[in-house]
Amino acid sequence: MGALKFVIVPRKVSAINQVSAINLGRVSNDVKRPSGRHHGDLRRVLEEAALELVAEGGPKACTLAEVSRRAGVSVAAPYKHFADRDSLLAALVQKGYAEQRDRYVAAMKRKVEPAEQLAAFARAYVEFAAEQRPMFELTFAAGLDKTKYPELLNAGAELFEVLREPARNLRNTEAGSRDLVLAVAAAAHGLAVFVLEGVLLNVSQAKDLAASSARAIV
Amino acid sequence: MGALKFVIVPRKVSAINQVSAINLGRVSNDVKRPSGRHHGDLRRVLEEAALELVAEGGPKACTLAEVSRRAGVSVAAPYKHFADRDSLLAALVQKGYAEQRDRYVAAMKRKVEPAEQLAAFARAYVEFAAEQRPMFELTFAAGLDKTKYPELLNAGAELFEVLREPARNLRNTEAGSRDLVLAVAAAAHGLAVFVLEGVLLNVSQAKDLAASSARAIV
DNA sequence: GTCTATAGCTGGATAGAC
DNA sequence: GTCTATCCAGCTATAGAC
Repeated sequence: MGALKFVIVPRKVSAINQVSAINLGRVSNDVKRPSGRHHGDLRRVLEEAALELVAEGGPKACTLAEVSRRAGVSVAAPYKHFADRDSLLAALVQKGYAEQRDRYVAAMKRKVEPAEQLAAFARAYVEFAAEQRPMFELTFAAGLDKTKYPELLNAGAELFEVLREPARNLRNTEAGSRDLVLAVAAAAHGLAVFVLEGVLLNVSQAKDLAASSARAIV
Repeated sequence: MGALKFVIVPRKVSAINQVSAINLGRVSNDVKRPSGRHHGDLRRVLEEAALELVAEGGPKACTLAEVSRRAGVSVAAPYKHFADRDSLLAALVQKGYAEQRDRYVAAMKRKVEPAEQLAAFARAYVEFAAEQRPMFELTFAAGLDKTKYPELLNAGAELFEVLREPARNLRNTEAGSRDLVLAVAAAAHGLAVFVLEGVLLNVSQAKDLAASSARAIV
């Protein structure tokens, strides 16, 4: 009829936390610490290894076991830093959101006209996908259940809000500005996907297209 | 720490299936062939089961083992019909492409002006994603290496060509019409993704947005 | 904080009988 | 064409030592 199975349902979510804001600044000194020394930095090392794996074989190739191997630690070690595999991915995605936000804010700051700000965002979006491919894949194609990680939903919403300001200057109604943001972001997203899928081979061309689509939609 | 939860894990097979008779042309006579009878229709039954699984848990939940269980056959049976798991998925994706083509051609046929044809396509694209979600997910988020399945590349290119005609009527150059197709398709794709991700909740609204984006880009 | 060791499971794929 | 039986590989997660 059936079998009884015991399942641990993690209750505390907090383990995911703390991803805060350290994007670049790789510690590129060699990772090879053959055995058990705690470098204290393992969390970051794990994140980097995970990103590498995504880069090489997509999200599904990013297993905790392989991440551990790459990091040169045992398969048990990651569990001191992440509740489980998905939590590791979620942490990465959150970092990705933070970096995206920074990029978009910076890109828009260089323009004054709202329409040009949105065009700059569209450019930056495609650029992010191209330059940070694994991050992008992780964010949109890792099959991660984002509803389980409220921080991610928040980060996504925050991203949306960044675009809301220029949009409000271009539309009278709330619904109008919301639709504008959605349409521009969707166009940029679609082109980004095309670039990653190989449909569009030339990145700068894709960026141009994104910008002109954004202007057209405005 | 966590909570213990008891879960009934159905071990025996067949109780699960029963779900057939879904799409078109179903053989709705009872699927209950408890043992070894070759209905000859297994290939289709497997495809349907696979699609169901994608619908329930995304591409990664679609394993050959589970597909076999659903279909009420042994895990070895599928190998007479598909070389391996990816081949099954690829077959589904190809069916999906064919259906998409039909839909887009039909949608565009109802319009005469090229711009309206592209808008109709954009609508139909979002509609397809919403109505045939598992197909759409399979096509764009199954992590399938399409370069291993030339039929898929062809089918994708064919889809592209369908849009090329109206685009040529709107742009003078080859590059121009190609970019137009890409931009319109990208906008539609982005909105479709937003719908599936839950960012955009209202499908008909998404379709409207897709159509107006398409018109704007034109 | 990290290791070793291991339990437990699931899936892919094959061989050989019918 | 399908089954049974089986093998193997790989991953997740935990326990307990240091």
